[in-house]
Amino acid sequence: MSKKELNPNVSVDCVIFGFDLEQLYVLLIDSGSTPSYSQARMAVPGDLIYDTETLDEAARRVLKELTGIENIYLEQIGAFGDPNRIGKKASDRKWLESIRAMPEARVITVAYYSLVRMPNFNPKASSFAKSAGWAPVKEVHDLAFDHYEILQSGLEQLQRKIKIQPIGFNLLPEKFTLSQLHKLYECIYKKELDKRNFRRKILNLNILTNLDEKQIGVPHKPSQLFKFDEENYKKLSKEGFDNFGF
Amino acid sequence: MSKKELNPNVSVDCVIFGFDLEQLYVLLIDSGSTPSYSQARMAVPGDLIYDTETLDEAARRVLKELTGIENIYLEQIGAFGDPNRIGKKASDRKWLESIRAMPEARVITVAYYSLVRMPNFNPKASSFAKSAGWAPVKEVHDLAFDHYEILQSGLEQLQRKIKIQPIGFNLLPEKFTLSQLHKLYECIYKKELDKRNFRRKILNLNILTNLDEKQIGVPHKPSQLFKFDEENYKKLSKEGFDNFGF
DNA sequence: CGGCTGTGTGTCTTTAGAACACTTTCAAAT
DNA sequence: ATTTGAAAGTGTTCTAAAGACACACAGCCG
Repeated sequence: MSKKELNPNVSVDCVIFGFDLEQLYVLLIDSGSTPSYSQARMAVPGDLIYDTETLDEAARRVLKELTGIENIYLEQIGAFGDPNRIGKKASDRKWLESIRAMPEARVITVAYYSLVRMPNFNPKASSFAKSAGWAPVKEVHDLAFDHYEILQSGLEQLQRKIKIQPIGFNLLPEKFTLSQLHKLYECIYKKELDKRNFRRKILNLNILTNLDEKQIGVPHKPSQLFKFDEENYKKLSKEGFDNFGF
Repeated sequence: MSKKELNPNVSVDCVIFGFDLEQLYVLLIDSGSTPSYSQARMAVPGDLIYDTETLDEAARRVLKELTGIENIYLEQIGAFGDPNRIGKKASDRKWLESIRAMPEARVITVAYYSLVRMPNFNPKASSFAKSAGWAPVKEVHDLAFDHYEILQSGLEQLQRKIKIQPIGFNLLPEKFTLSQLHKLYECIYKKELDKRNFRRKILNLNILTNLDEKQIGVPHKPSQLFKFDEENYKKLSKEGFDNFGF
């Protein structure tokens, strides 16, 4: 294997989802590709890969540089390889010429999505980005390069996956209420779900432990707090629940 | 974009499934990577990509060169990028050195699976392979490089997908019996499915047209022949059926 | 004409999904 | 102290689909 150097043809891009108990966010960086600020110059973080690392490692590296977090939930979305994927928009092309040694090089990217506990960190400016920040997913309508398409694919895959594996907990604090979990599913599916049916279903999975603790200081009836049950969670993570449809 | 040349870092590999009304097959080529014949030198067909084509186009090119067929069902599995993925096994490594200008180059591959009507063609020897042929999926236990892993991922994705989209017809002749369709699902899921329940479910989807034709020359009660109903098929292909669980 | 082989059909039971409204608990305001 | 606002928590009914299950039929072959 060659020495540690960037592979000019392959990058990874990471769609990082977060949840603040109100709505779903995606972490975007300012690529600086257009002179005036607009969504079209925001992008999901990514980087060329090193020839010595696996794709998963490259994605974790990007995540760590940007967020400082390791051991994050990570899953591949797929490869995006339109030859013009990063030079379709005039704004992107101009920007590329200004920063890349080989602006014409064909880069295919392998996209990932990951789920993080938003309050656990503040994204830092990094080698990739002048600035980074959370944007509500439902307010994102355009991104640089093909990143909007990548975001949509990531969201679709998350929707599919969360139906069959209990991965939503990666977006919640350790102790959470059923309403918060409920809200999370509603945000991911962009539609309302019946409260009572949701609670029945999720409790029947036996992956939640009632902590016999209540919220404090809330101006309404305080909710029970739950954590997820490590053992059953792992078992179900492996097997997948056969069908947890919404 | 650069001129038409092979990108030494990115390849596509195609898991091509076929069905002979008895069992599920995968098309393998003899990579010639070991001196004596064994499963470990069989591989799924693939090639480096050209810088001018999309990943899908590259996959279709490989399929066409090998099978002569265009307009084939094709779907991406994902990217495989272990830095040692093609040099892990001693046999593979030796072989690489013998055929590649840059045997040490790091190649990531984007895997696809496709579904074809087996009888429609004979795979031809091609630039990729001395020989090519169908192997029953259940008898494949090892392949060159990481291709066994790719095959398994492809099969899993097919299982997931066929549950929510009527893609199985790509593996069947135009006119087929319900038993043949039934058998196909059993092969893909590697388990028995109740005949009556299967028939009820599939007929309720309204994607089959009864041709009012019967099998001839079979030594038993001849079966009704069906084709799939283009209109409803297309509608369901687009929407997906929400849940066609087995 | 009898035997073999795969086709084709219906019912019952069980499980899961969908729809739906009122009471409870706490904090904050008056 | 009492009221008010806000979200928590809780069951039943109806409907749809899943799963289990057994026997008669049609054609070919000898």
